[in-house]
Amino acid sequence: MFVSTATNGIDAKGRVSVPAGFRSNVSGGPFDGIYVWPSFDGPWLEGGGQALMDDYLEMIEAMDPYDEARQALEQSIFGAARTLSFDANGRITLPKELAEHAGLDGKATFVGLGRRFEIWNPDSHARRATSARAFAKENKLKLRRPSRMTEAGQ
Amino acid sequence: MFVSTATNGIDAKGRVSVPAGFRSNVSGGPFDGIYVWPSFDGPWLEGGGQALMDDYLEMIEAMDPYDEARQALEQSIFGAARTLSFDANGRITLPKELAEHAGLDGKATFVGLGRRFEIWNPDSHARRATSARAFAKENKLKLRRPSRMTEAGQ
DNA sequence: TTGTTTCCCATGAAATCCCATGTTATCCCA
DNA sequence: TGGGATAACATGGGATTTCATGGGAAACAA
Repeated sequence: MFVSTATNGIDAKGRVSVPAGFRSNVSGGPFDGIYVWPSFDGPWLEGGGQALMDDYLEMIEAMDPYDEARQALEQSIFGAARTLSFDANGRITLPKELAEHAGLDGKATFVGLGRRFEIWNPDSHARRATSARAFAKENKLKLRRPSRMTEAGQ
Repeated sequence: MFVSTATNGIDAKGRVSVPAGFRSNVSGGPFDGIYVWPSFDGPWLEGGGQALMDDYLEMIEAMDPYDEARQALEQSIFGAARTLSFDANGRITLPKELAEHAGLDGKATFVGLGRRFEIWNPDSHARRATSARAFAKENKLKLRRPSRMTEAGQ
């Protein structure tokens, strides 16, 4: 599970260390690295390991082949994703197009979100985290236990 | 189940013993330790084991992916949580940011709350415990067994 | 060549591991 | 039921490893 937030430096070669806790989360996949793509929701990056991509594939394949939404998701996730391998020290090299999408310059903030993670410009992330806390406090009651095992059960 | 309350010292390295009863409660997870994050409700910490995080993940994933409340909760729980592993003696090292959020200085009070627990500044906890007792007295009638599998079952 | 990418090694800081110790709780046997 | 033996727990400090980061050399592409 991806948890916690860490900010690491991006060096002149575009390299950035992936937090150790994230790396241990994706070990065992077909390659030693992560998948990263631009969020289609805003100026940050989305990422995950093989398990996340398998999940998305399963969800997408459950949709009708010519569903417009399916094609849009295929294009925006699989089409836009890059496989970024770790070097011997656990760093990835961020392609320019990804760094530009997220407005990354010198530093990158990794945010664990359970099954996936995001990569942010540190300043943008600080603003977002502040408003998220206030919003979480107001909306905490929306966290509800799934209704279980009744005849109405999902 | 996390029960009872204990206060332990925080040493110069930021280490604090997790009460033994709490430790035995989280054994068997993918790592030997606990998850801890700042409460977004006030100056204390929330914590639990893998089972609690799995529950939260399930609840959050039941929400609409683009619900703002979902994103705020993801950010404020998973983004803010840290995995704190036990050392050979059952201690964790509290990161500065967490100690600061809870106003911890020298001592920490662990409060078992069933599925999860909280970590408090001992003085703050004493004050809250007093008002919590009064509140519980007023609301004791709300404590009842869940109605199971009836048509009213929520 | 020139620029780019990948691999390898060095380094400082921080986190973790390991061992020692006092104190408290528990066990066991008379 | 007493009381000593034993184990569990909380705590302290030094040694070791991990982690993030920087730079150079080698492979590759244009």
